[in-house]
Amino acid sequence: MSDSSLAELLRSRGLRLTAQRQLILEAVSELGHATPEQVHNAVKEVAAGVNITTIYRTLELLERLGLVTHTHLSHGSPTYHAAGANEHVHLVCRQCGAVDEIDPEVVAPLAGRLADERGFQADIGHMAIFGICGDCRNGDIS
Amino acid sequence: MSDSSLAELLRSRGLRLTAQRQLILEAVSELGHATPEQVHNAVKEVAAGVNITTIYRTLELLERLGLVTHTHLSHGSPTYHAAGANEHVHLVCRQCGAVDEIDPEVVAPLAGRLADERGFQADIGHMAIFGICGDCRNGDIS
DNA sequence: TTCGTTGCAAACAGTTTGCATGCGG
DNA sequence: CCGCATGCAAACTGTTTGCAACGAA
Repeated sequence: MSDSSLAELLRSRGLRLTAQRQLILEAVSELGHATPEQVHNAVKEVAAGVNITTIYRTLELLERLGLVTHTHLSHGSPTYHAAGANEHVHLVCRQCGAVDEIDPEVVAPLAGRLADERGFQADIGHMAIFGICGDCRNGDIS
Repeated sequence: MSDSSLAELLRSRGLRLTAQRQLILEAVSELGHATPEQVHNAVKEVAAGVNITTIYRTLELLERLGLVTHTHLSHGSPTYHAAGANEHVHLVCRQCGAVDEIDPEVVAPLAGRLADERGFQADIGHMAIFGICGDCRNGDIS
């Protein structure tokens, strides 16, 4: 997402392009999965005055615009990541906290079955699967 | 879980059987998926003086004992349900908020594949799949 | 100049902790 | 009795809201 296309998207809805919005979108893209607080910290390194409130409001806005999505990985804050490009499913280890990503193709059969049998349209990009990762099962981390 | 086996399990760890613990376990079993606040409300109908703090502490205890588990369905509070008996996967509608349950057999192929390919042991009972339910897709609820 | 956007502070919801009292064993 | 469990209040974390000042178009 270039600045100019962000500007265009915003302006088409009567919204404005601001430095904060550019920085927040950029931070989300770079960080991968980031909580609002992590985004805040990243943005503050470039522009110290940005308030956490603006992070929340902007993440919500960017999500409405379809530029970012959020996922709930374990407890606490949601994590945001740039939308579009690489949809993926999260594997969250409850022991070491590691977050792995898998190709959505792996869950496509499940999604298809839910749609056929239940009429339920699964949001693959939002899905998190909890469990114990290979490393923890092997005792590499304890 | 009978009172006597709960008592036994507690005593074997040097813990005590109290009215609150019995009531909270009972409430979780009856409610299905319940937030700490919902458990609190249910317990209060029988014993008005029980404090929300005790709900939190007891749910944590019961989870350590393996009697209940919790799941994160959408935003906000976690929901607790009795462990063991009926493990199930949750389908959460992001539009109307409905929570449906599906048989874990539906996700067994996925779990098997994750175990084989990644060594990841998925915790099926903890899994929630987000999306849009059949009713909302048909416009029955808007 | 206009009106969307931001920062600040306060309000809020959910959860946790410290401490004195209470009660199970 | 001893010591775990509870209730109460206060602290805390994460998030939202009201409002005046700011700034993009």
